[in-house]
Parts: sequence; structure tokens; C-alpha cells
Amino acid sequence: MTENENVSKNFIEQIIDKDIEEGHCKAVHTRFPPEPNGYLHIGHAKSILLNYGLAQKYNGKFNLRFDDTNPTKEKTEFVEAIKEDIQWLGADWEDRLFFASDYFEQMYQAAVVLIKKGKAYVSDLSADEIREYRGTLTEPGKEDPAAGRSVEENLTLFEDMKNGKFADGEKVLRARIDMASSNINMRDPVIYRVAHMTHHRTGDQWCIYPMYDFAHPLEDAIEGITHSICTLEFEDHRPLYNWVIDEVGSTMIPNREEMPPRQIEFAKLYLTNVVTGKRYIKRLVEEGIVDGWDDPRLVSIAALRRRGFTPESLKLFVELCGVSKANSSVDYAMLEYCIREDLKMKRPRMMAVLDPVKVIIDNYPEGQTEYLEVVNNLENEALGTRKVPFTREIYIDREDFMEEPPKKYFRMFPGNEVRLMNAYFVTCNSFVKDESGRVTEIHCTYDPASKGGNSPDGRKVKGTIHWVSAEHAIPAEVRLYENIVDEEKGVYNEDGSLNLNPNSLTVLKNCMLEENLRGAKAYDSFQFVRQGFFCVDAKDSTEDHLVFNRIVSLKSSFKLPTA
RNA sequence: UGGGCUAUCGCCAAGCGGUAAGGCACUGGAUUUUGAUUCCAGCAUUCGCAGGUUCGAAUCCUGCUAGCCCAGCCA
Repeated sequence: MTENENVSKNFIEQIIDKDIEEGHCKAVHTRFPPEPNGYLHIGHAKSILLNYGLAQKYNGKFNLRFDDTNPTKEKTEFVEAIKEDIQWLGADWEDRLFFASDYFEQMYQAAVVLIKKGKAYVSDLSADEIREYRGTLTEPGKEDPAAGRSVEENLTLFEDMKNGKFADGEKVLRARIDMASSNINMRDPVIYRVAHMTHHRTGDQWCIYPMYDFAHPLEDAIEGITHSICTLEFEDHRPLYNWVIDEVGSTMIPNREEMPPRQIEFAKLYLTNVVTGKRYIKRLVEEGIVDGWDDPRLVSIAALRRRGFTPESLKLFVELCGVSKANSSVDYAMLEYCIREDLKMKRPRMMAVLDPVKVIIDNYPEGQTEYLEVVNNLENEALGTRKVPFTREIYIDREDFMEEPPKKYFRMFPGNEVRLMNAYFVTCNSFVKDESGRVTEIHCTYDPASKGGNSPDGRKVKGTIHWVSAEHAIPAEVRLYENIVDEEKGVYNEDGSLNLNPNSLTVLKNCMLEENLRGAKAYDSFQFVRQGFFCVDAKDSTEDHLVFNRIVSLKSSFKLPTA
């Protein structure tokens, strides 16, 4: 805890410090409790890393617990996907993988205890009636006609519920708290409902299921969670959480030494220019606008992984964002910064031409190939060197040549000398255009004395451009991404649909890569010099047809005057 | 308009009565075989607003204002 003394603690850490100081808590124990009803996204990453990070910082424990109390929404498919994402993020639950459904019997017993204490009753009201009886934000609720049932009758009825004697919706178990509470959550909340539904883990063993508000505090109590961290919308549920803990939580673990779990709420992470709403994403998938929940333009954990983000970059991001109770939306540029920051020293810097135009070096011997020794990462020697073939015919990027350059353009143009990175100085002499005026061929001469990229006479050139040998280059597809929506232009149309950025995906099919990229495997990532960081697409790339995703471009202060 | 929460730079975010940390973004300028990186410099006389307490307030008090959440047998 001494490594980051200059970094101030967030409010949760301050609460934990206090709990420790005051002797309420000896060992920190956190958990991440997803419901397996969908895929995890970057917001979950914040929660996972927060909970796991806290456990690490305080030398405590971290549990993964699936909050699977509603079989109508949950699937095993999601529990597997979620586990994979959490593992990938590096949050280690060790041997503490739990399911709320493992505690159904204990929860049932807790409900029985509640009934015996006169703190719960079986209600005959329909869902609609319960809503009516609940009152409104400004008016108190009315007593449930069944609120006065005897303990014996409640016990029998609840058992009947459990034994399948009632249809869905026919009966519920309600906690008896206060129908006049200003907090609607305390107006005799439903804590058990009937659902004749096959649960993905317990099958048909149960036909009654506990509600979140009843189940969650019990789950935390059973597992010995000390700090139960959730998001802001649960603030109003905290009194109920504490009520459950007070009434029956201690019965879960009678000899428990730790303090009862404390619920702490923090603000969700929102990112600018991204789409996170399940409904919207579902539609994008259905309409084929994105190619699944892991489309690299999305921010599900799977999508970020496929795009080429690393766990380290997301961890950095979450740390930089901080934790507070203020609703906020973090600039996407911060995420971009984090992935560049993580990759810049770790990845080799390769040459790749995305929009090739041929350059012929007229005074270079035909048929000759020189293998030039190239440093993989000038800032990290540990990454070693590689050999890059140089030949008379090469490709450069189309935007690195201009027939009539504007001021301050110092790439290739007629009469200008530039450096081919790691190779030679070349001077452009002429070029060829087709009928449409498109440049098809550029002719240069090279200075043999400048091998390696420096001239012995000390001559300087302003421009350095990347290239690949035409003979040795390997073709590839490269996909460039932009944000799928633009907040400046408005995320939603008048009809409520998404105002999509038409340029969110650009597919480049004729890219030429240096041959050292051959054999790159799924998720391998590289810097393509002067362009950005790119990652082998795990879904579509094959040995014969390499497909790269641009993770993020390099920053650039160069802007071509708008034509 | 019942209850709960939040308001500090374009975006995050410290600050906890002693006179506004840091990061991202942005703007210079130096170095550079990536117009990248790195480096150096700049970037809130002011903390949602208005009063008050105090020698002293972003921090305490009062009153406003704005935003978010809550009336699932979802989590």
C-alpha cells in the first residue's frame, strides 16, 4: 500500500480504512456478483477490477458469485462467457466460485425464520394489486389484507408455495416492514415469488425463487463478504439490505467473526461515443450492422479483447477513471491513451502499407534483395531485431506521396529527398498516372551511401516514410474503426434510433505487409509504424488471409490542409 | 411536487476550515530514422447559485438551482 502514496485514496478505500482502524473488519472480502443474463462490458470491468483490486490491496479475498436467482433470464452460456472474461481480465477468484442458487435451501430457511418472527407473510394479491397497494412516490401504501395472517398459516402457505401448490403469480412472500415508508423499497417488499421454470443449475428442484433484495444480503453474509460494492441505483435498497442482515443475516453464519457486510455504492462507468444499451446492440446485431456482440466497435469485454485491448490497458483505464459517486462519462480518448501507453514499449514496430502505390528505384539493381537489420522497438532493446528485405520495387502509402504538395508537406514529392525508414535516402524523379489521373508508379533514385537511413555526409532529410518490398510483401485485409456514434452530432435520431457514424468501419482489402508478419496469430498485436496499433482478428483471420483490426491510431499533429 | 444521491478546468478526479493535487484532452517549444514517443512550458484568483459564520470557507450553516435514481412477483 506504499507504492502509490501520491495517489489519494478513493472514498471506498477510506471507508475500508476506517472499518479496519475501528476494528470492525479484520480482513477485506469482496465479490463480483453478475447475473448470468448477458455479456460483460467495460462497465463491469470497472466493477470487477475495483473489487478484485481492493481485495489485493488489503490482502483480502475476492469471490466470483453468479447471482442466479431469476431462472427466466439466465443461461449457462452466459456463465461460461462471463468466467472467461473475468479470467482474461486477470481477476482471480481462486477456489471461490459461487452461485446464489447454491444457497437456495439456506435462503428458504431464512424466510421461514422471518415468518416465525412475524416479519414475513404470504400475500394473495396479484402483481397489479400489489402495485396499487404500494402507493406512489408521494402517497403511502396500504396494508396488505393478508398482513395479519398467523405464523402457522404463513408457514403452511409458504411450504405450499415451495411444494408447487400455487401457480406463478398466485402467491408471494412479503417482508413485513412499513407500508408507509418514504422509501418504497421498504413497503413490504416481495421476497419470494413462484416461478415454475427450469433453472439452469437447480433444474426443477425449486418453483419458488428469492428476490434480489432478500437474496443478495444473505449471499454476502454466507460468504463472509465485508464490503458489498454495487452501483448507485441500489442506494435506496441499502436500508432493506441492512434489514435483512439484521433480521436473518446472522443466522446464516452464527459464529461469524467479521462485521456484517456493508453495502457501498459507486457511480457506474460511462464512456463517450459508445453504445452499451442491450436493446440497441441487439438491434445492431440483428440488422447486421455489427457482426456480433464482439464486434470490435462495441465495448463488451469480448469486443475489446477482439479489437486488441489488453487487460493491462483496461486496468490502467479503470485506475485513471477513479471511483466516485458522481455520475459521469469518461472521454473515449482516455481509453485510447491507455492502450497506446500499454502497447508502445511492448510491441514490435513493423512496416505495413495500407494503401499501396508502387515505387521503383531506378538505380537499384534489378533482382537484388538486401536484408536490412531493423530494430524491433527503438525504445525497448529487449525486443531484438529482425531482417527486412529491400528491393528495387517497393510499395509506399499513397498518402505519403503528393504531386503538388502543400506547404509543410515533407513526405515524397517530385524533387524531394526522403528517408525510407531503416533503408536509404531516395529522391523522387518522376511518376506515372493513369487516364483517371491516379498515380500508378513513382520513380526514384537512391543514395547507396545512405544505407541504414543516414548519409555519411551528414545530410538531413525532413521526411521518413515506411515501405515494404513489392516482391516480398504479403497481402492482408485491414479494418479501420471509428466510434460507432458521435456525441457531438447527437447519439439519437428524432425517432429514437441510433445516429450511426457511417464511417465506423473501413475495410482495406489490398494492404501490403512486411513478410515478418506472416504467421501472425489471433490476438497478436503490433505497431504499424506511423499508423497505429493493430491486432490479428480472432474471428476472421486465417493463415492465407490475414485480417488485422486497428486498435487505435497513433496520435498525429499533422493535418493535410482540407482540400 | 415523497425519499435518496450528486454538483471542483473541455472530460475524469483529489481536496475533509489555513488560502485549488494529478491524469486525459488541448496549446506552445526542444530532441527525434514514426509529423509518434520523450522532455520542458502553459492550461480553474476560483470550486452549481445566493446569503451567513469565521482572522480565514471548495470545505461549516441557511436558502435556492440543476442532474441522476426509486412506485418489477428484474438484478
